[in-house]
Amino acid sequence: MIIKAPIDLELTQMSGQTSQPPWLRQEDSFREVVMVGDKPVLFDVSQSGDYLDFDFTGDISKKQAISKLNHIYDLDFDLNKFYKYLSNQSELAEMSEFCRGLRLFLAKDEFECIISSISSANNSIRRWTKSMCDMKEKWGNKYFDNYYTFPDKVIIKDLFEDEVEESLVCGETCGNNLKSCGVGYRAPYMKKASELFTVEMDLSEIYKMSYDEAFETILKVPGVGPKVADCILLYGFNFKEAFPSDVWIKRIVSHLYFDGKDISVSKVRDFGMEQFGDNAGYVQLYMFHYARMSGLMQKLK
DNA sequence: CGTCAGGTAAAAA
DNA sequence: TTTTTACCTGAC
Repeated sequence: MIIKAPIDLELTQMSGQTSQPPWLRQEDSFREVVMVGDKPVLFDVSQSGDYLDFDFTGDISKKQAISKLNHIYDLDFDLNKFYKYLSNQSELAEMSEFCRGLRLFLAKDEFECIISSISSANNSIRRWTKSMCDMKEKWGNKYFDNYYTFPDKVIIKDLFEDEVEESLVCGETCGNNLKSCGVGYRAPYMKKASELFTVEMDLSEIYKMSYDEAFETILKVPGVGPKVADCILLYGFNFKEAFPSDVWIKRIVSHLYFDGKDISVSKVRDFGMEQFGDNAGYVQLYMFHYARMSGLMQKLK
């Protein structure tokens, strides 16, 4: 089945958005198990021309499948309108050329996005994605032969933190601890965050909040600072007014708008949200990949 | 072996 | 409120 919305699937999958690790690459498609309601569904998505082509296996209707993919790949977002917006500003005009078809890769599971985002802090894309895959294989549910969901919060909150704790209780170690997934000092953050969502914070409430309210709320989660909070709200909850600002976005914004002058990350965030409004999330996404692909990033290093 | 990576938390200025 | 500092880990 084809969904007629332009997208570059490869680029979107591999763009390092912290909603989730990339789906499993097949010969010319990407596969993943996704929970739709309480039903596990295996999606196989590929690219057909400019459009998204997909199949699915699972006990849901075609309409439900389309709706889920529409959400995950943000297919209702009007890219051409966004490109017009970019082309009207000299600082941004070139960007669509370098990442045409790049879309938001939204969370299939908000909780997974939160843990992924915590894991991404002060980390490389390769390493945090591997950590998430390890966690899925160790503690997630297995479906369709070899596909794993992300483990539930009630499982993560009670995991051993490291080998020492594991051997203390078990008398031996068999990799049944968080640090064995390479998450380092983020392990206690993940446990505390899972505990928080289990006992007091209801994630579905976030959707009902204003951006500022949601930001202040999610900022209370252990291991979540301003950058990670913005990632969670953008990639996990589809708040497109978020402008996640890290050291790279700072360098790019500083280069494009402040004549190379060093601006604090927090001021870059304020600037981005003010300047780009509802397009802030997409502008951030395009800025980062434009810098990556145009060679600007090498230059700014 | 030292440095660095798409920051955060805690301490200090 | 705005700056420092330590920090798991794996790649270079």
